[in-house]
Amino acid sequence: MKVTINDIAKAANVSKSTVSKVLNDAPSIPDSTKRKIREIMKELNYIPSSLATHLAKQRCFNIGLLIDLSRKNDFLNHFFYDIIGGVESTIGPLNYELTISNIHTMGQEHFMNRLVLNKKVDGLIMDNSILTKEIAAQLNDLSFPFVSLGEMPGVENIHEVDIDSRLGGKMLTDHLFAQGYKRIAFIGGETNEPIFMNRMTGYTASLEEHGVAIDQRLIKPSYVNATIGSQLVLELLELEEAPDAVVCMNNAIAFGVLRALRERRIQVPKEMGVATFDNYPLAPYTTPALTAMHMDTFELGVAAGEMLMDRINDERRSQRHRLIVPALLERESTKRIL
Amino acid sequence: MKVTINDIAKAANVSKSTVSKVLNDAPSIPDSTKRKIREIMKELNYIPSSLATHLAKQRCFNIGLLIDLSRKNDFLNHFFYDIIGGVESTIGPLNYELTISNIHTMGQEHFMNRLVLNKKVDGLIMDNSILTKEIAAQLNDLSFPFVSLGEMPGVENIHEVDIDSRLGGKMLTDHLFAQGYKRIAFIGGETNEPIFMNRMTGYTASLEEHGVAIDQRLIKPSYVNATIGSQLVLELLELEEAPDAVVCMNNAIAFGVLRALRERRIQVPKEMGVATFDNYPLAPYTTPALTAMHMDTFELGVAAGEMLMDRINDERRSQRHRLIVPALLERESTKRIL
DNA sequence: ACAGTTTAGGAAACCGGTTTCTTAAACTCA
DNA sequence: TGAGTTTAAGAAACCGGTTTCCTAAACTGT
Repeated sequence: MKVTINDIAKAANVSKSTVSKVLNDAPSIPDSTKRKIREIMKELNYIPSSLATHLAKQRCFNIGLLIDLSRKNDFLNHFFYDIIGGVESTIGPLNYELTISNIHTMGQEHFMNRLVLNKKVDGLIMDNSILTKEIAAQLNDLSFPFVSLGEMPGVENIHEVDIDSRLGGKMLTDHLFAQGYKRIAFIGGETNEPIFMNRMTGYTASLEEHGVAIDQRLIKPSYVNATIGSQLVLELLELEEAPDAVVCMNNAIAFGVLRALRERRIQVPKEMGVATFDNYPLAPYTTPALTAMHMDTFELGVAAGEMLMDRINDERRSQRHRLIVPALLERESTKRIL
Repeated sequence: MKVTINDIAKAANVSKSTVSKVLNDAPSIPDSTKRKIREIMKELNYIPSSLATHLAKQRCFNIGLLIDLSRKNDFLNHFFYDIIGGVESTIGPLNYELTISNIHTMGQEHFMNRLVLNKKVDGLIMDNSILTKEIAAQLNDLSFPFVSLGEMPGVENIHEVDIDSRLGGKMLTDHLFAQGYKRIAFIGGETNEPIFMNRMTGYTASLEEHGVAIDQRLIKPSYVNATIGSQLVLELLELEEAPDAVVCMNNAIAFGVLRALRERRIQVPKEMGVATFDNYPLAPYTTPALTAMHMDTFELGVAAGEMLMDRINDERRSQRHRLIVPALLERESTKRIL
């Protein structure tokens, strides 16, 4: 049968309190006793039941990651998977498990009951597309630890991690200027999404810094996929003053851009520079290989995990905001200078 | 303070047994009583503690997905994320949560203690790259429910789901023959991986069925990435009897192949047909768009989740093997016939 | 009206740990 | 050596549900 703490207590001729204290490495138990009891645990193949521990400690050593698994854009799968990996890599070694929940199957209202109030997780990492001001307030009222994936502008009293999109936009555009491009466009992204606004703000900041006026005709927000990327770059080529470089909102857009330019026999990077946000696994394998701003989603997951664990263990000391610095991966598609 | 079952019992003037029976919708409680007690629960905002339920029921309503999150090949992220989505979509509605564990942080030996023996999950879905004969035997000894993601040939007494790779290989090759290609090569995949062997077996089965002798020079196993894809297709072009079509082990290989062919000015699909396993989100956006055998990893996750839940609920009745049928997505890269 | 059967609901043990409080024994030091 | 302190470990309550067994009341049918 299953070995319980009582069996160990009997075998060791001590009380279960003592055994429990050994399990928790309590200082009041001398090393000699600890050794002896641990010996017996090993002999009897004792494994404490986490079910019982959870109830007694009122903690389940699970942290939840609440995302929208049913998104239509599978292009993002890659990045969410990286986030999962990042979170797991920080909490796993601390003996916490990672519970993935889908806001879609939960329903906006029920996740509160199912995950938070009945204690199925000790803390929550939530995508900012799900988190609202109201939910944040509720969680704070319960002093339930949570971290937002992505900034929540205008929401008070929140722990959040993000990748510095603004900085990314700035660096990417700066890089194009450094390569000698003069007239730089920005393609893709939906205006209601903060991530677009931030990336775009970085782009405009760079233009300003280089004394270039912002030309709205060069900014082409849109839903993001390759077909649209192709279409939008063709529209840009129609302008009387066509751009000589484009910043793409993501790799799907960039693929479309490269394809359209190839069909038009416009040489990249010579006649047109192409730079993109995100570094999809295929980005190095396009022709020419795409210069990409690597938004490290694995590190984002790591940061979220760390922040949440800090918050769970010591609310006061924990950091509240953290921005991951993106990295420029310079490849062929912007190599105008040789 | 937190409302417990005792508070409800007191408020309703019944015993906690009765309240518990209401929670579990026991038939011995008349509807009138149920209604009355549920009313009170609602008023007091009672949410049962899952921590307590878990201990009492000896079940945690968590199922584990054990994979290798630290794989080096990020090309696979996409598919693993889909599997996660598939599993979640079946178990979520049944009020089970999904715990993702990384075999890498667990260690091969410790996952047994940490996940199985101490009851952190009620069942396990494991990638077949992790599962061994020995582990399967151990789990079976404990009669612990588990399902293998991917077939485990030669292992007795196992529940397994897979995508029919052999059938996929057959269908893809048949399709190329149907389009009028005569000499078909197979590029990529490592010979020690069952998935390669199965896909390749489907390919050879098609050749045989079409009365075409198998030419080992046309089978190019290898590590899979775009660079290698380019390289291998160029090697094939060197043959005195070069192939007129290639089956690619995955999209990365196919990208490399398309790139090399473009550089060599070999027209696809006219001079060379290109078909690939897997349907990466960018596959429709290559030039020409890639014909792909869609190996539906979301459905694989669904199947695994269903099988595991069946096994947890009724060991005897549950199915033991299930193969997902792949789907051909016919696009430009094999469209020789107009 | 009475024996036999349902029905509704309660008492208490249980799941397997943790924690608080207490105490006897051992240890300190003047 | 004796009062004061520290140390080691146990008893019992606790975490919050579930389950088994039992009983009193109500309901059958003759």
